[in-house]
Amino acid sequence: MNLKALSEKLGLSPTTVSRALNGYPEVSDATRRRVLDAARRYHYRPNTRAKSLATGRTMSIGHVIPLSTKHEMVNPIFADFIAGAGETYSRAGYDMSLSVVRDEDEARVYRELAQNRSVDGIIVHGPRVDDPRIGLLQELGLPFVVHGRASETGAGYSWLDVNNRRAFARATRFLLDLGHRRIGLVNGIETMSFAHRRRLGHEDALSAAGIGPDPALMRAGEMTEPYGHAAACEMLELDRPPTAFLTSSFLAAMGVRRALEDRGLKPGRDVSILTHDDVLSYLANEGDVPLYTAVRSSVRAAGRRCAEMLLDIVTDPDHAPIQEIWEAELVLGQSTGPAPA
Amino acid sequence: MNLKALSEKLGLSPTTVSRALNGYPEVSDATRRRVLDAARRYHYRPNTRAKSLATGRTMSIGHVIPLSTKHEMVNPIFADFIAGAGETYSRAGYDMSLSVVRDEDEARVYRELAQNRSVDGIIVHGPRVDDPRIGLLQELGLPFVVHGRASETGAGYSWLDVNNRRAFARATRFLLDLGHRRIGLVNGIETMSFAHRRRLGHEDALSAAGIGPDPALMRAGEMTEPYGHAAACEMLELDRPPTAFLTSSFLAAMGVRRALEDRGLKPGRDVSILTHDDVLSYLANEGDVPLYTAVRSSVRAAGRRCAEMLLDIVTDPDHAPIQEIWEAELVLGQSTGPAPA
DNA sequence: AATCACACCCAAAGCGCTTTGGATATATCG
DNA sequence: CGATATATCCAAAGCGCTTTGGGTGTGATT
Repeated sequence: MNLKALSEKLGLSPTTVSRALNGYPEVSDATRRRVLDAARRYHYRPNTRAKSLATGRTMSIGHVIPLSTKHEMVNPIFADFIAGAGETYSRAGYDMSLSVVRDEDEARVYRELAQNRSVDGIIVHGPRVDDPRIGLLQELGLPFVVHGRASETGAGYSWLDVNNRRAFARATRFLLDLGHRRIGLVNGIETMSFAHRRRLGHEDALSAAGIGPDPALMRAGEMTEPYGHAAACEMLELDRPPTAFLTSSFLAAMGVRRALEDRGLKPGRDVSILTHDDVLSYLANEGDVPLYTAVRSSVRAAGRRCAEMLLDIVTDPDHAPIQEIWEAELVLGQSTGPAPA
Repeated sequence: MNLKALSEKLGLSPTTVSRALNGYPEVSDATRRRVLDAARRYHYRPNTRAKSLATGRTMSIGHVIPLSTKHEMVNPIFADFIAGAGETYSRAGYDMSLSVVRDEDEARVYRELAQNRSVDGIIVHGPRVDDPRIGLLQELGLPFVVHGRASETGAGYSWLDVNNRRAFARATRFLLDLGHRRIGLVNGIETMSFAHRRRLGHEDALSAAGIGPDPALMRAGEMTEPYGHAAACEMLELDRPPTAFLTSSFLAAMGVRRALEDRGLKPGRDVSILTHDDVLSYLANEGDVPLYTAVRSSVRAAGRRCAEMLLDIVTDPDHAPIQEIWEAELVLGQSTGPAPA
């Protein structure tokens, strides 16, 4: 059942039927009702490809996922982000198109998407420090929103970021206030913008307290449970081990916890753990008193909002760049306590 | 730069250029080379929408993700599956189209996809016992592959499943052999086909050993860490607590471990844990001796394979249904040991 | 020299939709 | 009543590609 068939059934021209369906004013209310009725009765669905060929708009948003050997983008954080963005898209009638591409193909794919407008806009995931993708996309004129930020100022393009620097400064400050002086930082890969900022925040708070950064107490790596475990194990072997850990992800925090328990140390009493919590749906940190003290910001909510921002920009091409920075909340859980004497 | 422009530059008709690019034989080698050359030089990329409108093929595969309030499909397992499937798609030049849809819209979305062929085929995620989607898709004539199985026989459609029943029977048998008689089952939601089968496998092994199933030792729920923790806590409060746990996911196993550690119990010595392991990239169960004893099957590999199967079916419409069942391997880790006397 | 078979190329239709630029009928107005 | 709006509809072109159904020129065959 296509437009032509439907219009024949109605004894109208395709033009009129198209206008009736798309809410143009040049059609009487009576006919419009008749058309809408028939469309429903015959289960008419416009062919999206034909529609987008004619209009130039595709009603679909691209997410390009680098398939790196070095770095795993398809991670749990990504999944929750997608879920959030997907909600927004489906409400607005948009589709989501995922391309998993090897690093070396990434630029090519962007150019391709831009050249024949396969998508109306794209979301940039996992920005690195001074990420080249931003410049490329600006040059290509393809609307985009970055989840995170690539540069310090983040001027000239749209992004939504958590105030990672402030969050980690606050977290560190909180641990310092509890008397901790040796804090192990278990960070993400620091070429990633978010991890870089977290590192800076951590050092901000340390230096404000007159403490110099200690490389022995800092790790950067893929944020997995085994990584958290390994990092904590190493640091706990030091002559003067940390009395607290600050981790960049929930999974890493779980690894740290395991390292403590290996040694019969109790989190929150013997050693404190403070983690960033992305509020992943299947890693809830809830309960009367949450398990972990955490700086918290929902990545799913971020997905929803990024998608909204992008749709705004896509529907209004001269929309000014939208930039949003979210403050993480610091929630108290069971995993922190005063530094042991 | 489109076909027409390119053909003008070459002084050829669009027909010939199209044929040259798509490898038809009706064009001389010399012209073909000339065309391919020019295409590269001018960065010509055929417009996918126009192409698919003309051919009827879209070069894209749909993944429909139910956005349920009850059940969270966008979970870590899903992310890894997507990563695997995405690899296959990108190699074959296909795109992946994700639709996050509310439960009540699911059938509508399938009908829509089928009616105007927005995708060449789809992957069905998270089949439930006697899942109505199978029948619907068969009726719609849209090629599809199920990750899992909906019915016992699984006849008449394509699927790739882990032998969940056998895996859990083996796992249970293994625990029984170690002397465990009270085994806590921490399963997924049992309306899901995979969880249902795992339950059956568990009971197979129990009854083979002359042990009746004990409802007090069985839980079914969303496979999260807190769920694993809560389930284990409850069971450990029983008068005769289990000496071993069999869990359906790595995250749940981590919750169980935490419950043990809360009580000062050591996994593998005081209480055993055996889990299903999907070999998620960020939850590696590796090392000289893995942390957990597990029945293991990579969901990422499954994603790759499902995508391959679907592409086979899509490219050859009269392809017979492909059905594959994978045996999980049972790997020994540190989390199991003989039942305490 | 006429015939045939190829190899090579092209014009034009068609995929399903939107949109431009009228056409026609009805209502409004001086 | 004729002129002018206004409301309602339509024919046809166009989006960028593929594909059908020829057409033309060359060399081989008779």
